Amino acid sequence: MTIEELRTAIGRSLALALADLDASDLDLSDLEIVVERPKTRDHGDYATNVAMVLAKRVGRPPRDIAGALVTHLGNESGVASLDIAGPGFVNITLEAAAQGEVARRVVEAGDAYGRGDALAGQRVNVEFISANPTGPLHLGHTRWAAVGDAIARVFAAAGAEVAREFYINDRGVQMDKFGASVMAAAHGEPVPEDGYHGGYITDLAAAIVAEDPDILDQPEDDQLAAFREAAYAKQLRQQQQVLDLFRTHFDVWYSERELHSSGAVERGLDRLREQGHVFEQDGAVWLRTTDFGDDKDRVLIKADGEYTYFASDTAYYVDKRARGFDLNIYLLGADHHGYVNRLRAVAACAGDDMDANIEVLIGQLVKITRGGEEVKLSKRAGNIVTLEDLVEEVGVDAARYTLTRYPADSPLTLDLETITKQTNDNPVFYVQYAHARISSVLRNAAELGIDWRAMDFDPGMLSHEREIELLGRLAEYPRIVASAAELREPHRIARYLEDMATDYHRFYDVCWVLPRGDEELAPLHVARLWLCAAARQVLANGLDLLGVSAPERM
RNA sequence: GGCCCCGUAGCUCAGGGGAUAGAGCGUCGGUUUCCUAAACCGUGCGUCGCAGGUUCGAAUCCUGCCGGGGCCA
Repeated sequence: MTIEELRTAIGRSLALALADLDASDLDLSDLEIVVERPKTRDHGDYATNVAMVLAKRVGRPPRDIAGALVTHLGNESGVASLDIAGPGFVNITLEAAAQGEVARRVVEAGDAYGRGDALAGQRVNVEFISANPTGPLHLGHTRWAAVGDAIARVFAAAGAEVAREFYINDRGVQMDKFGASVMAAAHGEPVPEDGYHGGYITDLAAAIVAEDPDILDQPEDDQLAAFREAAYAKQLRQQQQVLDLFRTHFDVWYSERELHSSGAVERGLDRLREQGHVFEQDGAVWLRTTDFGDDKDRVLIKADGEYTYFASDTAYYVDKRARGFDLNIYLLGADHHGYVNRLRAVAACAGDDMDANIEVLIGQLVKITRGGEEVKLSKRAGNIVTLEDLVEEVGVDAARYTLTRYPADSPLTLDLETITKQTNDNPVFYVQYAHARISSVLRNAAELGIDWRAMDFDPGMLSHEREIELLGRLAEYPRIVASAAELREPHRIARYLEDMATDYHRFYDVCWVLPRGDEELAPLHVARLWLCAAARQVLANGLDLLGVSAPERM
């Protein structure tokens, strides 16, 4: 019996109970029946608080309602025992077989276990990182590379159609400064004061000159453009390669230049004009974002006729909507929190619902330490730590896992020594180890010629306390995925996996799975193999949502 | 000055209005004839920043204040 089935059973019984109490005319459409796992085992497998929640509306003490509920719920199949506790909790204990069925469900569903349809039919655009192509990706980008991708995966698991999108800021003065910096380095001259520094600039310059030695003889203006374009192409490719290595794959790389050359900027402006929030003042064209909560209006076209970055941002939003995305999510660093109101206002100015069509998530910054001391230097990029540095130092799995295991809105300090340690203190290994351990058991079963999948699975065999714990945990997984999607909090997956791994290790410690020595294969062995397979499946599914590998051996 | 995030065990942090507030690390001690000891078990650890409010019930929601970090002027 899954939690969902239990919830439905409670709903049925509740309706009957309320009829007994002459309260069947109550409108319960807004009632969410909460079923949770109690903290202590002697409170049963599950508990619900509906009786307390309804007490006021029904006009009866919670314990009376609980009593009426219990009489009917006891008739539901799979329910072993019930009791009323404390102020009105109903504690529910399930029959072993009803609990054990979960293992079969998981194994039969396979990769699909945990997927849901809460967001079915929704088209979601998740934009993240969106760095300038003027240097390597740094730590701030890294957090989003992991969290943004995990959010996208979690949305997909909840049934949404998801596109990951990277907006390339390849237009404007920063690009010229970048080009000038590389050109200066190519000539062995000092990089301009306000230019880009760091070893990577020299490397880019050397690579460009090596490919096209004649570039140095071009007239200055042409040469600047040539360096800018060549460096842009190389730097973008480098970002793409690193992200690829990091297993973050974007569906769309959207260039700001293309936004302009394709006419999307004009189309965006037209859209805003239609909605009536554009005005002219002091020779400039403005968007009246203050109509929707921004603290000041924003310039779209400057008095000299130049489009602003903000014009690009608005056009980009309108373009996403035109491409059919219902929900557009922006993941921004804490240093951009000032953009939240103006982006939301853009959506409203475009005639959209700023509470439904756009969502801006703000992530706090990341700090890296090594043995307690802050690390700030990168050999490539000078005074920033890059994504590449982190991956080289700790590996993709450890980096992704550690970055996704905390809520994105809390500041994060990564200690390099800790996340490379192979102990309990490093959760990624702990979770992966559980997966590897199960894989090993299943391999051994195969070597013994046990084809458990083809054998009869008797869920009633799984009655050991540790087995029940593990089954209960498996049953929770779909709800964890759904809540991670709803709250945009993939760290819930990681925390769940750690609990899941603990439950498995505890089970493994006391419940021997395979026949020992010349012992005959018994139904209990088979049932435990099903349980192991189910546990492995959930670990694998969860790790996949975080983009972390599930190793067969460690 | 305005806004955002944070404040929970010695440390790093979980905790979607529920029962006795949890994990890991660190301390000390224990567990393996046989499925992976990267594991398991035991042990101590609290003014949930402070003060009000809402509620049958608040670490959780609201207001104010204090402290730390950040953004914008």
